[in-house]
Amino acid sequence: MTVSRALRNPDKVSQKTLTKIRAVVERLGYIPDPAASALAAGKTNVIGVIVPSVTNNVFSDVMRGIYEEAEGSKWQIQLGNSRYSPLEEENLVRTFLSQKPAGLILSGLDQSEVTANLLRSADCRILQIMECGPDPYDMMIGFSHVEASMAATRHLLEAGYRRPGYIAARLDPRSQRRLLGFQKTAEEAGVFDANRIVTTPRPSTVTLGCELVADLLSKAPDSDAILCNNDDLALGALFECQRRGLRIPEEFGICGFNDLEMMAAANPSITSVRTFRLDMGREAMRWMSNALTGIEPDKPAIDLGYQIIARKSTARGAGR
Amino acid sequence: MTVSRALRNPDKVSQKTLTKIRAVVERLGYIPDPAASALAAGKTNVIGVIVPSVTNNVFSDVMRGIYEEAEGSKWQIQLGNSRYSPLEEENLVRTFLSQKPAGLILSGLDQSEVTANLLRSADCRILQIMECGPDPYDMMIGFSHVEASMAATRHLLEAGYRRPGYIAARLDPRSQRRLLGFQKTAEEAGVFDANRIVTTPRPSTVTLGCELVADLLSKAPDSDAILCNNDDLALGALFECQRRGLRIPEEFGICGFNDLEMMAAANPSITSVRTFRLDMGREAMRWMSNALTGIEPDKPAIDLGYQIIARKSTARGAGR
DNA sequence: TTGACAAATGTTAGCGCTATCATTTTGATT
DNA sequence: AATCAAAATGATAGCGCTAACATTTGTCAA
Repeated sequence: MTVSRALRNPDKVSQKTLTKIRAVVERLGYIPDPAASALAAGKTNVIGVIVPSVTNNVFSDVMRGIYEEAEGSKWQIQLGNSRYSPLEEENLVRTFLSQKPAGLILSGLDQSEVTANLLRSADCRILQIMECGPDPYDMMIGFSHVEASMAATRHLLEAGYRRPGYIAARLDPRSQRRLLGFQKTAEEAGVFDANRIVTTPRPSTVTLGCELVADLLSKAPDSDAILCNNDDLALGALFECQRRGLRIPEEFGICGFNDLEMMAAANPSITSVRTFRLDMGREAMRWMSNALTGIEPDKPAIDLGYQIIARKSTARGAGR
Repeated sequence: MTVSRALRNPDKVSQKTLTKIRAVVERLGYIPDPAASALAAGKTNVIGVIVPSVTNNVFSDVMRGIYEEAEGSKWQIQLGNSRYSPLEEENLVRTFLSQKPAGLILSGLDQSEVTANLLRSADCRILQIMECGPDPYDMMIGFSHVEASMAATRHLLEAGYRRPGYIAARLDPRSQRRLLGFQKTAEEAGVFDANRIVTTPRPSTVTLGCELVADLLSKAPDSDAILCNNDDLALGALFECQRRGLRIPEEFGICGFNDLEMMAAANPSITSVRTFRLDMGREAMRWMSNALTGIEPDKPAIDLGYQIIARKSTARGAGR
């Protein structure tokens, strides 16, 4: 028992015994059995993380933030991939909860009714990431996708583009909200045209960006800009426009979403909406870890915001 | 006891009892406690996966393959990120082994001596991925990085380039072997020049590709091609060359490594060495799962090979 | 020196499963 | 109906740890 204490609450054990125990632990190479610990204590140090994709850049940045912050702490990350399916998410939540996790981090606001009930009655902390919205189960950290895409659309309008289109691949709930933001702002400015919305259920790639912009230009050849649902598409759009000899930004403006590192390197550099993915992961993990140590946040939700990074691809007229 | 059997070995229980048990399980929403199971059985259904990076496209593709194949099976994936550090890898192996995993999947051939000993005496299956080499601990699946980069270098030479350079970011062991392959082939052809090797310890980005090619062109302005250690760098190189008005492929050839999807979409499209990352992940998981079910592979290692995908960025002279 | 209290350490039971072996049931065969 | 092996089910103990409480040791003031 004293050994158990020495390993988990060193301050409850005298310095003398502590040294002795540590020496023996070292000599024997003793490592506690987490299964036995979980069984006896009725809880684990596992923090479950459920994301819709492990490939998507966006989530891999968030994951990296989470892992970075978890590194060296006692918390073990358990990753689950819901592949954008609410049903798979439900199963994952069920599996994860059976492991008596200390906490659960999951994406977005759009859980199935069953999942929502599981979460509400769950005996662990819940943290929603990626989005901000009303009624968190527990804690929430993200930003407003609608507002971000509204700002991006305004940016295109302010740059002088008058016939903007929108391209998007696989429409998860967040993508839909971004599309909504575009539509709203375009309508308010009286420049909305449904023909300039091109979407597909296929997953997003650079090649798909080429195809979608080609589609757009055949359906609405007079389009003079696009807001892309993400940066892969934006890069594809750039390549396709270049192949067609469209001058960017003079004849055609391009704006991406997320501001991946490559947007600054592109030629011309591509305007994008910066989102704070790494920070979101780090902050999520830090927050969770605090909550589990008894340090409650003063508010249940954090909005990390966004930032329009204007670059050459929308610098119409201007020299830069 | 019969319930335990019904859930793990349904064929050892009569049809009648099985139906009865399943009905009750369903009604109660019973889910077995994995911790108790692990403690009693002395083993788990966890397969530990240790990769050097969770962000890098290469590993995220492999991870996706692994997850896809694990989906729906009884195997639980536990991911660890060694961040390219042999020491962190050692700690992760230790932590993972304390969980009594069914198997361990890890990257490459270059473990520390301590790690190697841990693995050799480990009571679980071991699978090395990403590379092929001698003396697997247990099983191995990957390809030869040296041969792949030799083939890429030959491709550049056959396309008529005579002063090829090499750029690389963070030199993990696999990158080093690729550099070695380049050097060897270039030397054999009598075109090797150490001034045309530009490397940096910084992690790879598209922007870094721009910088490295700029470096190369200032150190050895007469270079007429580069082999890039990966596709991020290749894309950056393309952008930088375009900014400098270098005509690709006529004046300068570019070859990447991995053949990320965007290489085909680029303008001009970029030659790259295709590697089978998704298949590697899938095959790894399938192989591991077979081995754990008693189906032994007939050979301890699989070489998945590579493929030179020749595109416009090295099509000197030719129309395409 | 004594008592009072806190700090440190120890005792006991049990977390929810599964390995092992014992027992009962089933079904085929004489 | 009796016999026997195989199939199915059951009883028991214990995996390695921790919660809860009990006991011992140490510290300080009166």
